Amino acid sequence: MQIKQLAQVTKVSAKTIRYYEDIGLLPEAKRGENGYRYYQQTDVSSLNFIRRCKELRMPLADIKRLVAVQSDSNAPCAEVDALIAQQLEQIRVAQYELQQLEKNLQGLADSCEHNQIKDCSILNQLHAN
Amino acid sequence: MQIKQLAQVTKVSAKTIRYYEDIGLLPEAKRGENGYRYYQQTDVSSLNFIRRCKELRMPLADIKRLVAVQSDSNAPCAEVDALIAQQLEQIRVAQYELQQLEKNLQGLADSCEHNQIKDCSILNQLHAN
DNA sequence: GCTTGACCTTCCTGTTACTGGAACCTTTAT
DNA sequence: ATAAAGGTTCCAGTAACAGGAAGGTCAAGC
Repeated sequence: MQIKQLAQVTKVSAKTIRYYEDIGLLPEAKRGENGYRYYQQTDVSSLNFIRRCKELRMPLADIKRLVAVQSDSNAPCAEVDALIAQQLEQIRVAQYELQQLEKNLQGLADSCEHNQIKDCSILNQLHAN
Repeated sequence: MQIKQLAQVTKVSAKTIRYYEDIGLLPEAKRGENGYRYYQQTDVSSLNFIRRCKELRMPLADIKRLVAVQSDSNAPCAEVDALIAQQLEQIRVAQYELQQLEKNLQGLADSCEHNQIKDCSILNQLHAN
């Protein structure tokens, strides 16, 4: 199949597919005589794997590691494990930060009495020392 | 005061201060004959305001709006209000996403039995259809 | 008077994960 | 023959800076 069809099947844009090839996340595609890229079923699988990792908010660099790691099927899966754990930790930190943030923003929003700028309680608090 | 001192007082790097000036978030600083930027107390206040907005994860473009809005002290504070509400909404959406994400990642992490790559349950799930 | 070190300046590059667009080639249908 | 719809490469832009090069300035010490 050509790149557009792969894009439709995997719901990853053709631009992005080329980009993944550029950065070495996908192997170089086979080319026809016209220079067009041609893909097979394995490419669909690769892209689905990448898409699933992305849903977990993994950076492409980490996904690249996950792909690389799979070349040696007898290696221990410690690195996979570590990447997931690291990701989980980051998510938890982010969650905590967002909680605090929500409180602060809610406080500001609640204080608003829809005045004019010069009396705006939100701006006053943002200017406070 | 010179830029380094402003940086120390506000805990915003000199690089970042110049950048804010570049993009028009800070007004152009007064220059000495040597070309150096010189700052006053009002600049400290401006940067503190910006820093506080940033702690609320506001994009610089929004902060720029907040700064601009304050030039007319008799205007209603509706836009301020709206920006905060919008920010709050985004934070809540992000929180929800992170919750789902945490569940997924935790599920993956729990399933790991520290095998070899070929039996890795994490990878298996990421490859699943 | 000269040097050294700590400032300052501007400008360029790189970061992340793409997207948009230009300029140009190929294939297919009318 | 031509037009539409695909393909290709390459360049620029996004957000919010950080790092570094190349060079000017200023105060202190010898």
